[in-house]
Amino acid sequence: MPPDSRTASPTRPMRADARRNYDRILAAAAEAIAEHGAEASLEEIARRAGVGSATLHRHFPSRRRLLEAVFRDKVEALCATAADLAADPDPGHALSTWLRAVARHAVSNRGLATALMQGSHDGDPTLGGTCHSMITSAGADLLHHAREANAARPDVTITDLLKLVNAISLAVEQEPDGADQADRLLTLALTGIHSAAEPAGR
Amino acid sequence: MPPDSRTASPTRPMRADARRNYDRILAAAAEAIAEHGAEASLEEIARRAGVGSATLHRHFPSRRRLLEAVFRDKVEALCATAADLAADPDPGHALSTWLRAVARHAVSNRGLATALMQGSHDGDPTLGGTCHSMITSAGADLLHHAREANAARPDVTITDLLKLVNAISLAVEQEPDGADQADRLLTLALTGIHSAAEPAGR
DNA sequence: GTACGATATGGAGGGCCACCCCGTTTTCGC
DNA sequence: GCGAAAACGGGGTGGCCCTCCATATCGTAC
Repeated sequence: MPPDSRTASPTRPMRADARRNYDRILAAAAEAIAEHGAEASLEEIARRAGVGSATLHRHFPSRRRLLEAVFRDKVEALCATAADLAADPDPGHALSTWLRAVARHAVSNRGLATALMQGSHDGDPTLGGTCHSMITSAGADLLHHAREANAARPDVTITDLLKLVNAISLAVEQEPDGADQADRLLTLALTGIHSAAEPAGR
Repeated sequence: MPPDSRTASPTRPMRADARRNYDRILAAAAEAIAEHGAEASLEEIARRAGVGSATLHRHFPSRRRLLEAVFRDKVEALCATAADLAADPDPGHALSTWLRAVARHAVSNRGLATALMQGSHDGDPTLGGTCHSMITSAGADLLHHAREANAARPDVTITDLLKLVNAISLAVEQEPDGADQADRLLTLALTGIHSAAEPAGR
């Protein structure tokens, strides 16, 4: 969330020092999360950023908000990819390509899967532009097209699919060959146990 | 791990007080984990058991060991189920039935999925009878039969399948309708996105 | 350029936790 | 019973998350 120009309310722009600290914290958080995952110590992030822990908590009242901010641009990129793929003549292929892209991002950015998973079901109902909701609506479109083309069974929801992708990503996040494993598991999940060797995705 | 009669080494039997405390801790842990999941506070477990926290740490040097002990019997039950199903005339059906059973247990016993996931890849290489290895070898047999009957693609491993099941279970563990969701997601994963409505599992 | 109100800061402290040290208590073989 | 060996647990250390509030900094109006 770009700290100035908030949703609708005409908040006055941030003071220069606040802005500076905000950015420093974000950078430090990105580093720390890359190293230690979504559970990285908030105190250490504050330490790295050279600010007091209170400052961190003022800018990001919950770990969730921090994750959201850290991964906002990655999520936007994924949404853009979805928009591109929406024009693909093979909607089934587009959908599975996109899900694969989500998985790839999630395993190479520790913490992303966690950020994508966290719906707004826990307090704090004032979140409209969460990673979760952004990615969900981006994917809903692709699924919609796939369904029309009979490339996805009608009872499956985008929430199901993303839950699957994120669950897989989380599970392999700390394995050394995470990317490979995620890809193989996702393939498995998309095409089923039985099909022999066919790339059934297209 | 039944605290006396350890693997091969002729450890002398536990002292009565140690045994008593061991059992109390196990009972308290089962309660606490059921309430708060795999991350339940060890101090609170000790408190509930009426022992000092040092005693807990002496009996269970890591959270992992505690989880293993708490869920040992559930895991054994799942292994027994696998053994029964190995005789099923339809090995593909047997495999998917078993995986479903694993998922069902995992969602109704908070923390089980976590216990099943933890391989021995983190230090402590002295673990032969972990939940992870027990369940893996139980499932390997089922998968083997399924493969021979051409009911599973040859490139999928039991590790893949269990990772999938546990990832799903973990992901839905805190949702209110976890059992339903796990089942729907597992079905999805086993049969693939595309198949229309057929119960492709058999 | 200065003064002043609004805004932002961070050190200190509280509550919780995992884990360990070591003096004390309990058990068990004799 | 007795004494050595085994087990115990209070309390300490250090980490974590989060909040309070006295202080420092910023932006602006003059």
